[in-house]
Amino acid sequence: MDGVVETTPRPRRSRPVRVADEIKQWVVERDLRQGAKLPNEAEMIALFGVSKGTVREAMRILEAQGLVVTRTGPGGGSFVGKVSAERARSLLANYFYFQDLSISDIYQMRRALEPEMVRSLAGSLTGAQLDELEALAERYPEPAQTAEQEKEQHIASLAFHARLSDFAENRLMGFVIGFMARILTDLTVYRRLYEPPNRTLWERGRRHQIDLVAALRAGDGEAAARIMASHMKGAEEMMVAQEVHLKRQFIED
Amino acid sequence: MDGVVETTPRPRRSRPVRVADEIKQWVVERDLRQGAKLPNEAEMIALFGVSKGTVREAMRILEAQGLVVTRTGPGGGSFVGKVSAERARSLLANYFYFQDLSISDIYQMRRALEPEMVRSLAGSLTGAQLDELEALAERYPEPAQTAEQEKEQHIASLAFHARLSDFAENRLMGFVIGFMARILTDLTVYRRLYEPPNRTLWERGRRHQIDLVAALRAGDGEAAARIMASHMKGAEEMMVAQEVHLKRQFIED
DNA sequence: TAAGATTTGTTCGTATGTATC
DNA sequence: GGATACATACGAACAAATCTT
Repeated sequence: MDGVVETTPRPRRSRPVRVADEIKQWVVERDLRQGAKLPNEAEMIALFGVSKGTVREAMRILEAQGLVVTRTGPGGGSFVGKVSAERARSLLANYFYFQDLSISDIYQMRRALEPEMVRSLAGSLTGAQLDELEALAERYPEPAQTAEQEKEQHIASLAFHARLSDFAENRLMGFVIGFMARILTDLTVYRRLYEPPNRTLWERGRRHQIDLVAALRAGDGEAAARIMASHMKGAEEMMVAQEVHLKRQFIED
Repeated sequence: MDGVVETTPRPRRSRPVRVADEIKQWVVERDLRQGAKLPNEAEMIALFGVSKGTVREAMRILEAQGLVVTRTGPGGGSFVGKVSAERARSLLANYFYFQDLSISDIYQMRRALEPEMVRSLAGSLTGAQLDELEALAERYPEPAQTAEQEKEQHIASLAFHARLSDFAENRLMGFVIGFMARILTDLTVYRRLYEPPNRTLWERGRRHQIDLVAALRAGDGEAAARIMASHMKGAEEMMVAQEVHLKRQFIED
């Protein structure tokens, strides 16, 4: 004990990581927006006093996070890039790869959020958006004959929810709901594949989606929320009945 | 229009990115878990037929996503790393940096989720967890005298919610709620800093947290949900009254 | 079409840092 | 302290992509 203030015993960040942070800071300080040009490699080397390899590793870090994009050739270089919803979903999926989510975890969230989303959405969708949703809801007019068809219908149904989430004005809510639809699309596995499809459950789910679009078209938020709540309940029952479970899997960029 | 199917206009993935994907796949195929050792640099070079620099850039990409960690020295090398909640939050915050979330967006989510979370939590918390929450709720027994104090109290209150979210069994719900608490902690900016603190609102918020812990201790989920719903309503009112808004800002790793 | 300019992409050799034995 | 086994960093050279003329 000699009174010297300890330097932080942080797990030593490598030089590329430090350079990446400096670049990030450089961008934020200047309030650069999407498309703004960053210094080129040679300038970065001079700016941060590191080698070309280190600069490149730093750029790859930022690129992996979606924060910059890079092009070759004259007029090329690195630019501030908008992080896409797609990339954000992938990065988040990497986290939940280690978390063992259950079907009921996801449905607890869906029950809480999706009715709320459609309540807000009622009356604010354009005719084209409503038509698109209607088209999605009206695919597969007949109940599935095979397990393969049933899986296709399930995925189509999730596409309806994903598209709906794209339209949400609340981007946080839209993102979370879209994320769940994607997880369910990519990661659901059926245990009882040869179980005969349940015609009643199928018909009710389809009815719900069509009624939902009608309620949205009419601008009736309360009705839309009610229908969605009922739909979520039915969907969860179907998942439980089919003993669906989730599979651990990295999602590709 | 000549009927030729366009090749995907993908922005050409660089070799390091491709190698990073191959490594990811290599890991998934072998179902490696946290701590498993990856081939060292020399082996990677042979395995993927690329140079050291390319391998290093690929490893940086994976490191930036939290998927691997690297140590130097004998017995060192790269290892499968568990993505931390902290890192996942940072990566997600990068996405929302470009999305212009509003206070009401966040509170629409909090109102939908936090009562549901505490409903599930009732009766399943340990004594130690409840004591910790109680301690957090009972800080700042007196109303703030200055704007600075008020900000501190606000942050302390958010810490209560963040801690609660750590305890949620539903990791998706816990993550989203913790993410919002963090956004509010890091990014809130007060417009009317010198507004005299509202003693009634402060007292009510404090009361809510204490009552909430009591309800959780009693295992009364419905009461907990009711209190949390009321608390969220009050918190939103306070934010609106103070004309709080969010600030665009990258969150550091 | 072709040539030239510009900028990133990739490789290799070498040297240094760091942790373990 | 010395040997060993790793990652880390640098610099120079060359390759590839893309834009301009």
